Amino acid sequence: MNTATLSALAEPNRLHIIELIRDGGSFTIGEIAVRLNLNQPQTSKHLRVLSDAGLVDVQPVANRRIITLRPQPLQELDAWLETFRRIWEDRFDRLDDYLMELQGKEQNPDDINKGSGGEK
Amino acid sequence: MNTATLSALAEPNRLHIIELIRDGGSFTIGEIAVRLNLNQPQTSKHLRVLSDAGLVDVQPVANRRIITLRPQPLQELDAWLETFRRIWEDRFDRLDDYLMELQGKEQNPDDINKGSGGEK
DNA sequence: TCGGAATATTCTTGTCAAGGAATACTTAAT
DNA sequence: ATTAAGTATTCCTTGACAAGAATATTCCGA
Repeated sequence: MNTATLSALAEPNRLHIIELIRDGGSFTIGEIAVRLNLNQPQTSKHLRVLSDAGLVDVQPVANRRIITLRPQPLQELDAWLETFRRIWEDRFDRLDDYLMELQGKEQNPDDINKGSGGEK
Repeated sequence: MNTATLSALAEPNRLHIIELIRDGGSFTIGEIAVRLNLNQPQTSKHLRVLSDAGLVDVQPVANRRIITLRPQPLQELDAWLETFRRIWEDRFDRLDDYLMELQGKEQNPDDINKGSGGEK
C-alpha cells in the first residue's frame, strides 16, 4: 500500500474535503474553503497535497480550479483491504479462541511457541 | 471516518507490522522487531500506537506480548470506502470521460455528446 | 534471591507538517 | 492599463512525531 494516500487522508480537513467532493461532485477551491470554514491559502495547500497523492483532479478553468475526485488511490486502498477479508474469514475466529484459551490457563512458553514459528 | 486509524497506518513501519501480522497470524514484539529490522524500543512504541488505534490486540503472556490483528478499524475503513463505490458506479465513468475530453484526449465522440451538459 | 530475557519508558534531537499572515501571480472584465 | 476575483507562494512559528540511546520494569527459572 501507498502511505502517501494514507497520510493525505489522515489529516481531518483533507478527509473532509474528500468527503465533500464525494457528496457534492465538483467544487471550486473557494467553495471548498467556504463550506469547510477554511482559509483560502490552507485550502490551496491541502489540495496540493491531495493532488500530489493523486486523490483529486484539478482542472483549471479561467482563474478557478475545478476539483474532482480521482478514484484510483481509493480503489488501491480498497484492494489492499481486500487482502484482509480472506484472513478474517479463514483464520480469525479460530485464532481468537486460541488466544482466549492461552490467557485463561497458566501455560509455559514452549506451548506458546509451537503456535506460529518454531524457535530455540 | 476515524483519522486515528489512518494516521496509524500512514507510518511505513506500522503498515509493515500490520501486513506482517496479516500474513503471519500472531507474533511477539521481539519477533516483529527481528523480521522488520527494527529496534525493540521503536517496535514497542509503534505497537503502542497501533494498539491505541485499536488495530492490534496485545495479549500479555508471561513477559511477552502476543500481537494479533483486530479487524474492526479496518472494517470501518472498508465501510467508509463503500460510500465511494456507489458514486463510482453512478457518476464517475461518465465524469471521467468528460474530463478526458476536457484535456484534449481522443475519446468516442458519441459517448461524450450524449452526456448531460455539453459545455464546449 | 539473583540473573537474564522480553518489553516499557524517558530523554534528547532532528525533521516535517500545519496554521496564520502577508504578498505575488493569473485571468476576465472594463 | 487597471481593477478585482480567485488562487498560489513565501515566511514564520509552533507542535507532533520518529529514531537513538540509555535505563527501568516485569517475569521466569535456578
